[in-house]
Amino acid sequence: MATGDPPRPINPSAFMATAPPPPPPLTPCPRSRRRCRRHHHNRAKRVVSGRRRSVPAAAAEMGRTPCCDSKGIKKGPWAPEEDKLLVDFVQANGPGNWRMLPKLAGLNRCGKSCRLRWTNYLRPDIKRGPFTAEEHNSILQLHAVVGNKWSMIAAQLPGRTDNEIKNYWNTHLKKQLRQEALAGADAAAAAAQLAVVAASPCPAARHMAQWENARLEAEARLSLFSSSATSATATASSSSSTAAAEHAAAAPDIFLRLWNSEVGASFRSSVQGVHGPAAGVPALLPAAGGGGGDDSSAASTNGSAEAAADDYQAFLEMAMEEFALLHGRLGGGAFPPADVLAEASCLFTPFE
DNA sequence: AACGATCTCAACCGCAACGAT
DNA sequence: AATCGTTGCGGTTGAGATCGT
Repeated sequence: MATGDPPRPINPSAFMATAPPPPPPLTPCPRSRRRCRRHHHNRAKRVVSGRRRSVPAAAAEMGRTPCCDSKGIKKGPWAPEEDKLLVDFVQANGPGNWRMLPKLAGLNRCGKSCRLRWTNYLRPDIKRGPFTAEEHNSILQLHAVVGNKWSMIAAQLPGRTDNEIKNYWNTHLKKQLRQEALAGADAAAAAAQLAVVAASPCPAARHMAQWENARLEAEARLSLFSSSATSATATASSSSSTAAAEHAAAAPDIFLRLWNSEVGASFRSSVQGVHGPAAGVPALLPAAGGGGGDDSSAASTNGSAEAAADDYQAFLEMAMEEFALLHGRLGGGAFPPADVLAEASCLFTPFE
């Protein structure tokens, strides 16, 4: 897990702070047939004995007690009856106090599991169905800026959960980007090498491989921006949606325009001063190759990091305006504030 | 039809941040 | 300041569905 996470910008409880939610989407979802087969109305097919059958040995070795350690606490897929109990309780009392909720609601689950179930599935404002081209592009852009901050990205996509976006990224976008990266022979060779390193028993080596993978993704991402506009335009046009086409086509341009702007250039130079040159890839974020595996200069970069924070803030402000215009709504916290960069020493020094 | 490979995504885990005491 | 309990986040897992042969 990444250390030095920014202060949590999202409070899921805010969704429900005052009014009880409307009934949850317990009806068959509008997804494809395949996805609907997985929906809870068919869940009876699934084994309810729990996904994790193995004892959490690592936790035991570390002397920590897993949150669901108690015997008799149910794990695994949720039954419709459990969903109903949880929904009824949250509707009546609002979310929160997850620790006590299972007992109060009569659920044989741990609070953590209840919170997750509510946040990712039962919450009334969950938007289901495939990701739209607009969402697709938004995820690409936001990931390019904030990295694997799924909750931050989710905050900009109403109705989408961080888990869903994370899954979408890992199953669709990551693969797409990787294919782009592997298009070149050099990238393929690098990936093969990384695969070996990634399997290394040495944690440091694996860590380095992860960073390098992120860098490759960033490279692919930048090249994808230039191509996705064309494909997105074609897709949108085929559905006779000119506005959507323009929107989809404009999105990457906005990012690239920002990136290539004076503010972006200033930011890049500052960050590169902190990171050192990153093999032709702008080292904007940790997930985009921050640190590049070399933290040799990290100890003396406090001043540079502050300068980078200022430029970063300017870049973000400009980006925020552009995104607000793009999405037709103002406000929101799409990006980490500059003071988050105060924690960026850990981003710039991933191997400390 | 049968079987293995691959894909999808709900759910789990450990950890860190945060607030209360 | 230190400790403890709770909550939220990101990474990972694995059951079930689908695809390919």
